[in-house]
Amino acid sequence: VYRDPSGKTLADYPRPSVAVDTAVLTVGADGALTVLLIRRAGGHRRAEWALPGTFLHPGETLADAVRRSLADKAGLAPATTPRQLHVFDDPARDDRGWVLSVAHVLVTPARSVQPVVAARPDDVWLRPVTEARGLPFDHDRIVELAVAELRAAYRERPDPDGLLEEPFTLRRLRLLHEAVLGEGLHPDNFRRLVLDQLHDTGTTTAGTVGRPAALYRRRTAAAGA
Amino acid sequence: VYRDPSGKTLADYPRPSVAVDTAVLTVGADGALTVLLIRRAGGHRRAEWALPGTFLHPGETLADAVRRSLADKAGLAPATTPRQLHVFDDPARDDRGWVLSVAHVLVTPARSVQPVVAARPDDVWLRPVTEARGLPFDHDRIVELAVAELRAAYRERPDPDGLLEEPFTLRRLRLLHEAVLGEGLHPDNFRRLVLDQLHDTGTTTAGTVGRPAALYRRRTAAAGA
DNA sequence: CAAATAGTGTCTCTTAGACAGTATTTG
DNA sequence: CAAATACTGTCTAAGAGACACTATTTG
Repeated sequence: VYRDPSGKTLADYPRPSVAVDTAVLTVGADGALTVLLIRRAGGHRRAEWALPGTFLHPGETLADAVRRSLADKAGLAPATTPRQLHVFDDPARDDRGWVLSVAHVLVTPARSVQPVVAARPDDVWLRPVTEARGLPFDHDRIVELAVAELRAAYRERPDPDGLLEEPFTLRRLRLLHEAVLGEGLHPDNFRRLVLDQLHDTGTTTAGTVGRPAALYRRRTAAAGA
Repeated sequence: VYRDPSGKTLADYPRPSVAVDTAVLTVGADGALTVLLIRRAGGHRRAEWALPGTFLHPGETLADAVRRSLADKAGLAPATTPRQLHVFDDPARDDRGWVLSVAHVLVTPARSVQPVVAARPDDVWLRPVTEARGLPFDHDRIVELAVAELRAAYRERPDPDGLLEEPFTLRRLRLLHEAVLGEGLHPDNFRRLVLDQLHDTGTTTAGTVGRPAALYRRRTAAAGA
């Protein structure tokens, strides 16, 4: 049996509960950056809505716990991977006991969230991030961190989280980035900045008003002709 | 007593051990970016040296655990605050049991580390980060993350972690940044980039070869005249 | 004065940002 | 043709990077 310098074994150390809390972000058809909230189990408290979370189970990774919490609490089976944001470790942050929380962000297309909200309108709520305030625990802060993470990613690359269905026009891509960043972008400059990071399908839109637009896909790793 | 949707209380959940592991980074007088290693307690294993770490104690924050581990294992009492990097969560990553590790980076001046190494040369080792490979667990990866974090911070601001004793010349500041970034910087451009982020003391060096250099301090929050 | 270090002027190249134009569709 | 959308040319301002020069010290 392993013993540390003070002679203790692993079992001698009291252990915290470890939770995950996740800000699920998406961009609605109206161009608003929204976060998914769920009705809290203990509805007698003042704060009714919170980010989905759960306790980590044995043999499970944090990412698996995030996916399980979303499946259980919102019926959501996202295709994308959660990213870690921060560990909240104040020993007194949860009055139920000693609980560490690993905050995550998960970005997923509106089309994967909307059926879920339609199916459980009383338990699941999509709120614009600007209006999702006053959440319990550290959840306000988690939303802030999640939004900052998302914006940093979208400033780097075109639609890194695959929010847009392929193929897409530059116009749709730009409207998405405007929604994520919360600011307008010049169509001409935006085009030049992202064009060499996209794959031109050679096809165009048809039947719409205005000149047909070229259709693009995300750049896969060295996709040959 | 709180019960979750499946009727379980907090005590019904098995809990992982939570550890912290820390890459203590510093820049030596020779301009090498180094990481602090300690001799592992279980020296019968193949990997002899590792990053300092410990298990989180009840009522303690992660940052406190980091400081305690450095005090216990290296006699180090750093003035700076550790920053979180990543949670390593593979359930099988430690054969002693279920252990999560929260990786940290802590940046501290060489003058605070050198006496420690001199006092315990058999237990504490300062290694250039380029040579600190083959460490146990996820420690190689932690060093990588720590270096990336440090470099990102030093690309943003002049000496954000206070590695330099004040006041300092632009030359010393530039040599520090070159050591951290691992690349040469143009003296003239570097000067222009950082000058408005420094506070001019109005004093200069004396007694050195060459023209005396102005002495600067880090910019404190709105330090008036 | 030579060597060494500190600091300034300025040129070039790239990039972000802005504006004005041309191109191609629907109705 | 008007309206709408797609796309291009080009100007400007700011910044990164590079080079050459001037300034002030020691020995």
